[in-house]
Amino acid sequence: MLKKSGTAVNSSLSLMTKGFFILRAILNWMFKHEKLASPIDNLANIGGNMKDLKVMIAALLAEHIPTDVMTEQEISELVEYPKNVEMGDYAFPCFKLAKAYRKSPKIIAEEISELIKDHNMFTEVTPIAGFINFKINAGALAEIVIPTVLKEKEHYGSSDMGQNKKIIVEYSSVNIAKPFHMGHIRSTMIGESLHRIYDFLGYDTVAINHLGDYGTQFGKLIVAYKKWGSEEAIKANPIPELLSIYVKFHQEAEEHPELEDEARAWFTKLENKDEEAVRLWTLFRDMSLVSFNRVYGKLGVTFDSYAGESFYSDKMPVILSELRSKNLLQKSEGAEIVDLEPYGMPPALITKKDGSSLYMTRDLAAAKYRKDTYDFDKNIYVVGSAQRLHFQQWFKVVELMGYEWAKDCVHVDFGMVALEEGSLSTRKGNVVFLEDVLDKATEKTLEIINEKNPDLENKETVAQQVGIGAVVFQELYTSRIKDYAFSWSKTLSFEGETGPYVQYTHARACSVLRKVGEFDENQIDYSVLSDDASKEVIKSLYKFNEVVVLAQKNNEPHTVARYAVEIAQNFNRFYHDNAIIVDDETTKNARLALVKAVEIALRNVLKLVCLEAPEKM
RNA sequence: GCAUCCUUAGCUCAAUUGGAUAGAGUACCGGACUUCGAAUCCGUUGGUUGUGGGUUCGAGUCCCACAGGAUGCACCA
Repeated sequence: MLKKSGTAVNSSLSLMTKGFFILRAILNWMFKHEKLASPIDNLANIGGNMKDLKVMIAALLAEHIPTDVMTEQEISELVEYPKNVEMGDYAFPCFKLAKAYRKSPKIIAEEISELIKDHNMFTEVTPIAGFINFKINAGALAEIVIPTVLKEKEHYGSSDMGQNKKIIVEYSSVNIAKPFHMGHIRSTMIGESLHRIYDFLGYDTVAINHLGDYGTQFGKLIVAYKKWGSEEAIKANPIPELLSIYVKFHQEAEEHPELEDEARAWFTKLENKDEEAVRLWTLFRDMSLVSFNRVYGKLGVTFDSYAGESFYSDKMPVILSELRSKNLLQKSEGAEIVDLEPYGMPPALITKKDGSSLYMTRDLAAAKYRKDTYDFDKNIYVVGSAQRLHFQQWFKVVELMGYEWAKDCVHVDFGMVALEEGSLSTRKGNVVFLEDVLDKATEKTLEIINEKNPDLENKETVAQQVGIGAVVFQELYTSRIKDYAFSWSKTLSFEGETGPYVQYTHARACSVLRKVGEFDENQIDYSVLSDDASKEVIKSLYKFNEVVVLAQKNNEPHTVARYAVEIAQNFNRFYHDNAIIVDDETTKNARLALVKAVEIALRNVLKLVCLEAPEKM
């Protein structure tokens, strides 16, 4: 018999694989002992795990495909969703079987379909051009999915796959005393969303804001403050005031270069824990954090730690001596480097000529500290793609230091945000402040509410939830890696594939449920839900966990954001095609159950992309 | 110069990680509110997936070359 040669056994997914085999074993046992009336009842016992239908189809196919031709897991990995719904809900391509069977995929598909077509799990099993297409029984699927959603509520879609695994996510990492601008939204929101996704999957997460709170610029700030600043002004308006004295410093320093020396001296004092220097630095840091936290509050972003550059300032000598004792450092042009030429990379610069440390040294010290402190399973950095080489370099240095956890460090990179007029840069004054964007979006939302729903209570709160939701959702709706140009008109649009669209759909579902009040969730005839529109909604709901796991695997929140729109679109179509509040109790209750399940799923999915789910808007 | 990433409908973006006829939104045009929320829904139009090769049953996806754009490459972070 033919064996697949050179197929690597996937060892990294041992947990998932184990789960797979356990599940498989249970299924086999149950089938053999006829404990179950149908495979679908079997699913109901398993709960809301999205992978199960694929697994079941694979199990069914495996009964007719010898293991030495293709293992059940290989089959399972090939099961997919057809491009076109008309063809079916699941599909299996038979092309890889052709060699072993010495038959055309078309004929294989036909033969296998014939063997399994009477299965009560499907309404149709059709061979088309080498694919076996499965149409699932919508009512039966609803009977599994909807009660699961109603029962699991805010946990629906979650899992415990990350149990006892520690994940560090570093994101946002803004600079003290500098404006929080539109360019910072990416790291901040991608990071926060990943934070929530990992949490939802049962991981133990630590969210770190690696503040830019150290360096010679603080010497400059101290000098500027002593000459032109005041505590009152800074407390009243921290960032603009700090920025303005910082800018003034640079202007004055052009004519009076001695200011630079003064600044260096003050930074040295700061490093030596001079009382006044530390007091001022603390003031700048605390005041900056007050205004940053206002923005984080609006965005719903939270951190477990703000340990930034200053925190690691005393942890670098240890790393340096470790690099030295491991013979990794070389002198080069007066500086100290780690040679990475064998790995096709430019040298990693570790110390300057004057012996002081650099960015790279800090990241090394921070990573080591985090491993020692948290013993992470994965250490994620949500930082722009401009720093790709930097991360590759120091990950390699960690590896050369002999730490096996180098492989657990991940750079989650993303493209640049530009303005339509050019790049976003504080120095050029080419800045859009993030908070201005959030406020403007809120303002516009309030106008829309006043127009559409003037009697709404808590208008301001809702306007903030929806307006900011629009900005955040837009940010998370596309894949990370691409650059994009910030555009007011796009940011302030609330129709189509937007956050407000999803929120509106949620509010609409709430509205129906509010109108009806209580209904009996336990006596429901799910066969009512076998029309096409209902079926698509149920299928979307069923996918929840699979989508979240995919997002986690790729560290791509946009997978979840797009899923939110998918549920909303399917629900709106259902809503339009079907009257929900009808006289016939059976129909009404079944549809209400669906509405309630959608409401729960939308609330959960919105939370993962950091959006609120207002009940009215 | 070297390296990495990006290029899909007029515009903004997807595409189950190599599967079937490449999909949405937006814009344009045309329909649907005395009835559960019209921030909604339905329909029409829109494509040589930057170009040229290769790999294979099968390529937007993998490989090579080229073009355009972005980013990085020694003392900033």
